[in-house]
Amino acid sequence: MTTPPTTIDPVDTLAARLSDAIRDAFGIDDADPLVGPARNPAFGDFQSNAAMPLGKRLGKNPREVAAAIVEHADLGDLAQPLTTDSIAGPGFINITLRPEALADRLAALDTPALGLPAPEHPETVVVDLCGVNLAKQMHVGHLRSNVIGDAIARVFERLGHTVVRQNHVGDWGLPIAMVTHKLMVESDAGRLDLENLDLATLNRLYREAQMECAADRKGLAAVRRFDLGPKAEAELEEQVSGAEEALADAKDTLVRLQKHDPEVEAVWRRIERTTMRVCLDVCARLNTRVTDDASAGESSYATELAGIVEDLEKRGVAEESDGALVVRVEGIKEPCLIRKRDGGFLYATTDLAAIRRRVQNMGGERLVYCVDARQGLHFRQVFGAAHKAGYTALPDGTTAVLEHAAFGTVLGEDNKPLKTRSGENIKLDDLLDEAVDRAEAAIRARESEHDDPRAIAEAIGIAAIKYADLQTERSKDYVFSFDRMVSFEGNTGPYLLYARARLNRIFDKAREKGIDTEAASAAPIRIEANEEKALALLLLRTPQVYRGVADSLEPHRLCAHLYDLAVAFSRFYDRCPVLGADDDATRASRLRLCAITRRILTDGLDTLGLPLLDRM
RNA sequence: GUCCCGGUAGCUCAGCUGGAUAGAGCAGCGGACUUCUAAUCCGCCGGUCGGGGGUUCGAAUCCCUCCCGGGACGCCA
Repeated sequence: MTTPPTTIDPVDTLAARLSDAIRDAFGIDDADPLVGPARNPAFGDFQSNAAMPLGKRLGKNPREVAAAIVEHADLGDLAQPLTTDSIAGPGFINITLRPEALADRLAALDTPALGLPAPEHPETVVVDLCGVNLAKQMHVGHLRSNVIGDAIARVFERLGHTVVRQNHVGDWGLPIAMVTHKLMVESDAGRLDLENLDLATLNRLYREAQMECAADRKGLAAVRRFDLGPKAEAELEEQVSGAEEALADAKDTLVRLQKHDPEVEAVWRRIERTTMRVCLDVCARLNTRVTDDASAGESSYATELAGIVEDLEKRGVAEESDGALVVRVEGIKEPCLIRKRDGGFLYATTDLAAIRRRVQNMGGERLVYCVDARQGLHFRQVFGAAHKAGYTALPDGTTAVLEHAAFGTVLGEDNKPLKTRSGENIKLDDLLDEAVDRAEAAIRARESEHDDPRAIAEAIGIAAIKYADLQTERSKDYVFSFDRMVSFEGNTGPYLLYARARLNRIFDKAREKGIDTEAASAAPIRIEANEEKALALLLLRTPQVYRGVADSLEPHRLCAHLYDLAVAFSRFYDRCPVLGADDDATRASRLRLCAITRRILTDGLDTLGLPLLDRM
């Protein structure tokens, strides 16, 4: 990613100065100055750990190395001059910023871009997220793909890159044909009104169709083997023959669908519209930016598959194996199957087509797949195959970067995948409803006055669920707990919203008192109290945090940063009166500090995709 | 069987390219609301970083090995 380095983060400047010092002292210009925030405020504001590895490399005592670095370092007016007293332990170099420098950096951060100017060369990033299936209600499995994928997309947008969201809809193949056929049967029998389809009905018929097409051959074999009686055998024979019939019907329907048979396609289209309408509503409720035109069904690739397979076969990228066509990928034992023995294509084939479109038509330079971790092998195969096929080649000769932003499973409190008591998937809407209900109960228990408690509860409940999902490391499973996320205490979404609401309140009160907040927005910043300093140092780290999230595709880093920020602000709020400050200059400085904090916090919450609340 | 991901405080989780005394939240105990919202703040309690070896001045972090848990492994998507 080509984001210009910031001149705001003191780490960058300190690193450059210490690199100079290392070069001057030792003639080495490739040593990492290893500058970072101080481990402990008692040591200072920043520290460099460069002396230890350098000492090893040069065969010298690290403290002597540190002494030489300190001697050659010129930190100018940024920090207190380094002396031998700056060296601690085995060779840590402790650095303390000058208060004026801290204020200057904050002022530099206080621009519309908040330290993240648009990149000179924006890249195009395609983010695969959501991934709904026709005729199926969204469940917890879709939660993470939406929430994390959207947050990743927003981070790239925030950094000024071009983002294309892609909701890869499962709208094709035999399962869809099964339910389509089932719908036609039900409709013909007068048990279903196609004019008034709803997703719950569709979902039920989908499951029924699955059941009807699943032949219990194992059961039949078992009955015969253990001679469980003619009645049991007859029942299973009937089940198996019925299933075979249903399956044959579904296959026939699939063929008709692929040929654009008007009757079949009309029913399929109804399924599609019904599903997508609900899906996009849920996304809107979740505050994730998934829209109709960001959705591309597997069906949209259907006509490309034969060509792709033929192309790969002709060029020798793919080879035959047991009657199937596969692409062997270096480093992976299992080959990527792209054509079945019966000539049918697989989802890997569709994914290859999607990669080709995303790179070659959409100009994607970086493709991010926010999909369940269990698809890990699949994506390694498909990515490998796509590279081998040359589908990731960009016009400028570079290669698109393909990444699987894998996420873990949502577990219940029993540490098993989250399900209802009866073992079914929990509908996403139901999950959100419960969070919102709990939020509303909490609001009412608090007896504070609100114009619209339900609207506030909606935002708090959504924020609670989303933050809980984003907060932990993406690739790991996490335990879902309403009690924890909706207790609204500690490290939760509502805590962050609350910090922002308090900031808003300060400005509301200021206006009531006739205080000129406009003037304060340009007031000199004076960092005096420890709480002010801690807050200021955190604010300056923000741009680097965004870059780290973009590099790692880990939104939980932004969560952690915003939480740290909210904690630092809460401490400041507790101990540093703003409107009641001792003098006008302090008040103006603190108001400005609040203004910057509010903007950073608002920006961060928005980038995570959390709903905002002005008051709560 | 092969491969992938995990194992950190009673619970849920952080811990950035190896760095100073391993950090939060919740739960428990004790404090702080005449002053900008107490959904807050402060203090206390709590850990053989799964076990064992190794590399290193230094290991939760890197290497080896074992144990435990989850997941994925050719014609479903």
